[in-house]
Amino acid sequence: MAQSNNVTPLFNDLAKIEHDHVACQDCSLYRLCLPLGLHNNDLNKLDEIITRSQGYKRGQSLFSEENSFKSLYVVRSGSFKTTISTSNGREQVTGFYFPGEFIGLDAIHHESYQSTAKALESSSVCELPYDSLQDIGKEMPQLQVQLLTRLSKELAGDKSLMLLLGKKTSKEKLATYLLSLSKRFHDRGFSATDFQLSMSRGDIANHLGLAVETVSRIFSRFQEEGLITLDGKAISLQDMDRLKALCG
Amino acid sequence: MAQSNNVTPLFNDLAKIEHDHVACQDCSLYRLCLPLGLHNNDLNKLDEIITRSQGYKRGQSLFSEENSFKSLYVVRSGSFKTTISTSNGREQVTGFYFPGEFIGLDAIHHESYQSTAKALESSSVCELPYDSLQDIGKEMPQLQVQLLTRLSKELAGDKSLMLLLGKKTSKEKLATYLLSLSKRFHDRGFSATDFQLSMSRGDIANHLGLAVETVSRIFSRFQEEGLITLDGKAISLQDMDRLKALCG
DNA sequence: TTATATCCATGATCTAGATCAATTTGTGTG
DNA sequence: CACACAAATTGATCTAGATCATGGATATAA
Repeated sequence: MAQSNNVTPLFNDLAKIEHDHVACQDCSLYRLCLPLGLHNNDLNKLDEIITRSQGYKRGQSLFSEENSFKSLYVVRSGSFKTTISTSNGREQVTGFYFPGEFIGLDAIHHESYQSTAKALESSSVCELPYDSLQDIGKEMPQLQVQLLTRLSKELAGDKSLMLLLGKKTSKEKLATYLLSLSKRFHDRGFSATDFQLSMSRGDIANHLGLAVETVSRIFSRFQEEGLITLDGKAISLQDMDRLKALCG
Repeated sequence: MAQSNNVTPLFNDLAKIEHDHVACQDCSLYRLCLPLGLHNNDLNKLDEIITRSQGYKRGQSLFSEENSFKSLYVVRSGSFKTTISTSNGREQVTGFYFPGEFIGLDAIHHESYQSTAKALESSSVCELPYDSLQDIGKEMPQLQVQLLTRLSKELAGDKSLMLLLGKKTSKEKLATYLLSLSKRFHDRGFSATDFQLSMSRGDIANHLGLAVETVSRIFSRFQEEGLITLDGKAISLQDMDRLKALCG
């Protein structure tokens, strides 16, 4: 795959490769995305209800907490973060989302978005109006199964994150996080060891329940120990085995 | 509702009220459970695939991490906890489950259970073999929608728990936890202020990312401040408003 | 009933990571 | 390109909550 040669890939490269209105069957994300297992007619029907968005700039919101729920979104290019807040304004980054991943699944039940989703870089999404999705889902059990499976995957990820937040030390948190990113980049055809951190140190810290300063210090420590090299947002994992051992 | 008069309800009281093989349409959990919105034939089909378990004793496992995934479970009476572990044996309580709530939703994607589920008291469940559920789901879109909605609800709950674990102080954690229990008891027709904690202090502490000692101390502090009264496992919320204000 | 184990409460001490403070580096904008 | 502002690093200090230690209360079993 061409992208593998690119040492510092950004997910929005994908946006340039794809044309704006590429159909699901021609999309490079096909095998990571919802349509997996759908064929011909079904795929066409799905295509019809999807709106492919114009781009979102860094910091722009896809939706905000309390907005009424209308659509699920799949990241097409770039990346997003979701956050929720306490009543007195403290914020928690609940997730980062990369191409092929769903945003808004936790809104289905409450019928309003439970979080705010913001682009971390220039990004685009596919919008799936939930009503339409249900309509066509009635005659496409496979689509429902896919949705269910996606939800289940996110749920499992969140449980792991609970373990991380509740029981891991700061070093273990960082190591776990880096390896999780690594896996997701690899799944998308990019290098598992060399990639760009599209989120700020602050976002990482917040997501892992740490202070920014702690993240900075541990990144420095990891570099001293030869585990990673870091140049601004570009990171390179130098010793995956020792990183794995550090996850706890 | 009769239960409301009982000042110290235990969810396994429900088990005594219900007969062992009560059908979904006659089950007191109906409106909290999966069948909501299903009728007649559909309900009967669902009934047919459900296995109603014999009881589980305190500490007994429903399934363990890594077991291959076969069924979803709905708590019929009593309560359960789920836990996941780091490779070096540290454990995190990822959730508590009360009557009408689903256990095992995070296993669908991985096709193996991602956690261990243990009974906290004498309990029983309805077992829903996932394959059968998918079979009948093909002709019952409403069933799929229900499942999806359930998953979404748990997802939203887990996101809130991330906020709790990542950003709240120990007092805020406890207050939030007590009010969450209160709501769930209330939804089940029990008192919102007086109930039994079926889980140990250790389980609570673990779930909230605290030490047992901290939980003990804060319970004592809350009593001194007239927020709650506590007698062993029996708790009474004396000042819901101040508790709410304490959630952060 | 007593034995034995587990759970719970409370005090004393310690520490991982937060907070505060000062620099440096990076970045968008006129 | 230089200004202004946000992000990141590094060091010094502080503190919320963990850990350690002890004694009392509860539960389970023979």
